[in-house]
Amino acid sequence: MSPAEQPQPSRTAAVRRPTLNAVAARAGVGRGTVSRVINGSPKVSDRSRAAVERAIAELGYVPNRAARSLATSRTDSVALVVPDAQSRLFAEPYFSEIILGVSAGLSSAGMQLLLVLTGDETEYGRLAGYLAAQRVDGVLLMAVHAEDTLPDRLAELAVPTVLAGRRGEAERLGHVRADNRGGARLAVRHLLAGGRRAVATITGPPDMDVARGRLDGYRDALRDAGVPVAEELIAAGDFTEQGGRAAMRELLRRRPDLDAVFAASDVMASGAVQELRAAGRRIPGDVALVGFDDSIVARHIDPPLTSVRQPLAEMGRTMASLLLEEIAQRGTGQRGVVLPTELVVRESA
Amino acid sequence: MSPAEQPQPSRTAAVRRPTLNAVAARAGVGRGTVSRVINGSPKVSDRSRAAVERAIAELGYVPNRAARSLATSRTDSVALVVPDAQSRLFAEPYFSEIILGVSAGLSSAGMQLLLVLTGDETEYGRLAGYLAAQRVDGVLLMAVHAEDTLPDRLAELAVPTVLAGRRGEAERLGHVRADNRGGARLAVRHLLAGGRRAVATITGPPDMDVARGRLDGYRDALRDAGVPVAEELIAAGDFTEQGGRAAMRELLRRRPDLDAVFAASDVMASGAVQELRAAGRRIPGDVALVGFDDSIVARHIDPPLTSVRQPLAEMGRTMASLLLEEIAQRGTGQRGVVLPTELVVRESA
DNA sequence: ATGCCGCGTGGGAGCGGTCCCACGGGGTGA
DNA sequence: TCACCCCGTGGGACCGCTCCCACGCGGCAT
Repeated sequence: MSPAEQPQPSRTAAVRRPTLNAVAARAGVGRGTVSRVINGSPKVSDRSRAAVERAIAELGYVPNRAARSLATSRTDSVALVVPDAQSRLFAEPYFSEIILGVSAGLSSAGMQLLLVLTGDETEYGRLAGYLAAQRVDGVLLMAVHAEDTLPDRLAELAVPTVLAGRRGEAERLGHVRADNRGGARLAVRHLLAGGRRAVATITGPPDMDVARGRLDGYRDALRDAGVPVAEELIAAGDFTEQGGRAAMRELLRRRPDLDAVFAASDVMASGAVQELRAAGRRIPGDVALVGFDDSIVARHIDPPLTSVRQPLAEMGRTMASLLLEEIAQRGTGQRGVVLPTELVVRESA
Repeated sequence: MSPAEQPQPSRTAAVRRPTLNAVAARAGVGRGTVSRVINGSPKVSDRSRAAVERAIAELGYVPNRAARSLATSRTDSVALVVPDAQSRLFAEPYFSEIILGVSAGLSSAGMQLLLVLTGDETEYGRLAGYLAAQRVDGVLLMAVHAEDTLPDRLAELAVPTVLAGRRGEAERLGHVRADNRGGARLAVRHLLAGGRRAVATITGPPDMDVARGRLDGYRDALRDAGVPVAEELIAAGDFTEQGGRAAMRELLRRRPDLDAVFAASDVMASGAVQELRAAGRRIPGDVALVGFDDSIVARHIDPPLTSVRQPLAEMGRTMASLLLEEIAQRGTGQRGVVLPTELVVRESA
């Protein structure tokens, strides 16, 4: 045996896995043919295809992703970016369920999911270049703020991007969101149908699109029912429990006669419950309450909270397919997709 | 300009990014030197290093991960595998918080996090080969069942692996877990200190290590206090709300005189609350209750639940560092790490 | 019979890094 | 002065795949 024929010792301790070359040799065909079989090209004779498939099975061959990626300059992976993950926001089932949907939507297309949780600001700033350099095929962006510039930088770098939610009405990038306005309308209509007339609302931060949508829905429902909108029945929260309590206290001060509250999130609703209790109001006897999100707390607070449900997993799946579409052919694909919400009636209203 | 000098049109629409070659040309050095600078080799003169660093900055160069990975047969990425993600279990803050810690622990080492959520069984079965073929540098495995063989197959394939929790006392693989036994002991000791004597427990599935640990802690605390363990005060749940209700009902039937319950999870505790209410018992007046996990429901059920907290984020961080250690030098690294738990006292006990 | 077409095919040339060998030049000791 | 060493360096070979060009061959029209 000449030196050249001796197998080179591998550098790493890892098991040496069969290459496409090995498959070709075993199947008695060329590399090109094996590649064609793997990639499902029709230009392969049945004979060769069978031989290759047998060789693949016998060797337990699986293509090396790095090599393929280097050759094609695709990666078959997308990044899911959650900014600001520290702020235990990430622990909200909101994210998990969307991720679940995303994962389902991607894996059926053979795509990998890269989870990128960014901590501080500066880290987030570096992200655009980083993502482009990693050559992920696309990016899913969660929880973008109105003034966030990352989406635009990604767009400049020609990285296909899909957002969860939009930054504002004029969002140019592809995105998926729930019908917040419609959901809020459902909630308030339900309160009105229950005979309530002084319906207050605790909103989210006014600079967030979801918050505005839910407030608009509140107004819609009142208008539809011919009930005038009273501005003193509207108080701003910030999607936190504390914010919910403060807003509720303020509302009770302004309008002690209120008989219903629509809170733009379950967490704020839970704060409202505490404040209502403290003020001696019974729920739903004195004050009916509806939340938004149908999160886990909705089922567990006392009384169980009527809430608006968003189809989170489906939103994730939709995000995945929008992104795949955009990756396949840039510039195609619908801009924004709105998914319907639904009212889950429990005991609080 | 000869044809050979004309830039080749790039195949994809993406912007062509500078390569290491371009940096070398611009800096007036060889490829090797650039590579050395990037990888922090000391064998580079200050002069060359400065020139290279300038060129890198000017071109905005970022190394191509696929190429590096092909050459080194490392990937600088690890997979986090969550089996069975369908079962909305994944939505538990448990996972999110651990993932948060994992992400923090990895990103500081420049490692990427690949999230792999498996649905059905067959998919899970293919996973070992798949993971080895993707050449992730390591695997983090969540929620392994006692009879799960994936860890062993990964070990055979020489893939560094760290588990969240262990399959049993004899776990050979690296893993991180909370001190379940100690936490349970804290919980039950707290109940005894409150003057309770007929302390029941709702356990998890007996084939799960966490469940056994928490049951052992329950026994420990009673023994420490000289209170005999009564088997009829022990009922098995399955970590679901339904299971908790059923177990609580059974316990009330067996021992109507019980005055305290330690539930091995908050979710089961929440089921127990419902059943206790239905039986007309007040909490904590008639029956004191302690849960486990300090999950979000603990804060929101009525009354707020005293519960045992596990340091989830830290568990994630520890998993990451164990894995990195194992990747750096196989076979080193401690087998199992146990992190302390802590009792969070609220109003239920 | 001869040309032509087109199908299946083999294999060369990259993709962009790392690894390592070989080489030039300045310092050191004999 | 000469041999030796070591340090910094350039660049060839290679990682495993895809892309694409060129080629052989059988079937069809001429």
